Amino acid sequence: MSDARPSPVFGGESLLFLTDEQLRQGIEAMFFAYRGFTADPDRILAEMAYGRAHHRAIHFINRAPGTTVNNLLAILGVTKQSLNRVLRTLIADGLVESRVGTQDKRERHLFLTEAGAALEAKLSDAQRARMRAAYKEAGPEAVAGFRQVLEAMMDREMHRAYAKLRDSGS
Amino acid sequence: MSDARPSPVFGGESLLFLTDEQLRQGIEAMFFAYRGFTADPDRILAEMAYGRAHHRAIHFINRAPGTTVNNLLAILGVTKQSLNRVLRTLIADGLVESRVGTQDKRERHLFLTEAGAALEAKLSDAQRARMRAAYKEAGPEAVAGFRQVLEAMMDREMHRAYAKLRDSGS
DNA sequence: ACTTTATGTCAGTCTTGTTGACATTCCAAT
DNA sequence: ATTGGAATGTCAACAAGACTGACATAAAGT
Repeated sequence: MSDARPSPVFGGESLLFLTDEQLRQGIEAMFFAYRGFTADPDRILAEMAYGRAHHRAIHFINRAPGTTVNNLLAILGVTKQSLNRVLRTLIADGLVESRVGTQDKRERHLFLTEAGAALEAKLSDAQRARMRAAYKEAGPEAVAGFRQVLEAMMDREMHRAYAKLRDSGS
Repeated sequence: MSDARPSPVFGGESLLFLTDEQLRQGIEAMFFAYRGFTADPDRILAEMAYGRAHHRAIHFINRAPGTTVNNLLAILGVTKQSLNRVLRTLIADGLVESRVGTQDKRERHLFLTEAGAALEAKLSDAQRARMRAAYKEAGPEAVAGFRQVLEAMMDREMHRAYAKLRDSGS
């Protein structure tokens, strides 16, 4: 199964053979790039007592203000218990506000406070700067290809969650 | 800093404006895609008592047989203590062999056993299948762009480590 | 009214990252 | 030749953030 037999790919005008070696290079590139992708926010988060989990929560609360815990769970793909620990500290530190639902009192609606929004901006700015630099270096056509491959790499459910976010956000 | 002011990017024949919204979409795509990227190996690893850390170690030992612990450290970007715990279990389970260096007896050279190579193949096959499918769906031009953006996103040191691996491996 | 379902919280465990302390080996300077 | 420092790897203890299980509360269905 792991031999060097190439798999043909038809696309555009050219014929591409995907060797295991080429695929492995893609895999390793993904690994190293993701580290770069998270490096800048991680540095900022380490200064305060936060981690990547806090960043993710803050990001998506900013993206969809008033979202519920359950909603966030579906997007983040972790257990509610795991998310809860993170939210508890963010609420205790005054970065996130949790409002009991008016229609359904079981639900908690989540919002960033001013301090929370400030941290979100700081983290996003750092991450966007890296992204912008990479986009600039690679050029717009490469960016289009980048996005195509990423979307093809997601799970179906993720793709749905992502499309939902994309539609709601733009 | 987080307003909607677009940043112009010149590349190819077209002029692209990168809004914060577009960059955020790229960031979220990266997040969701990485989950997809690791999902299949994670499932396999969960069946045995292993995690992603074991996968990474096995991957790079397979990639560069006879590499030292220190070498692996530089690539993986974790502390030697953290790697050591993972290696200890892999050695105890007979997936990895550790040979004391002949020239420098402080060094341990790492190799996969047959069982280790079998697991590596199983994990790699799963991950390559996902990658191959994504590449197929996106097409060869998209793949080239994908790789360009990923390489621009890495840290300089990572890029060096990656280039070294790439050269040695192909 | 009673049961079932949904949402969120609390407690405990596991993986995997961290730092600190240490043994061994090598190398360089005396 | 010896000694002191640097490099390599191991052991132990701790922290972050995943997980499962048990539970409280609120809503919905019978």
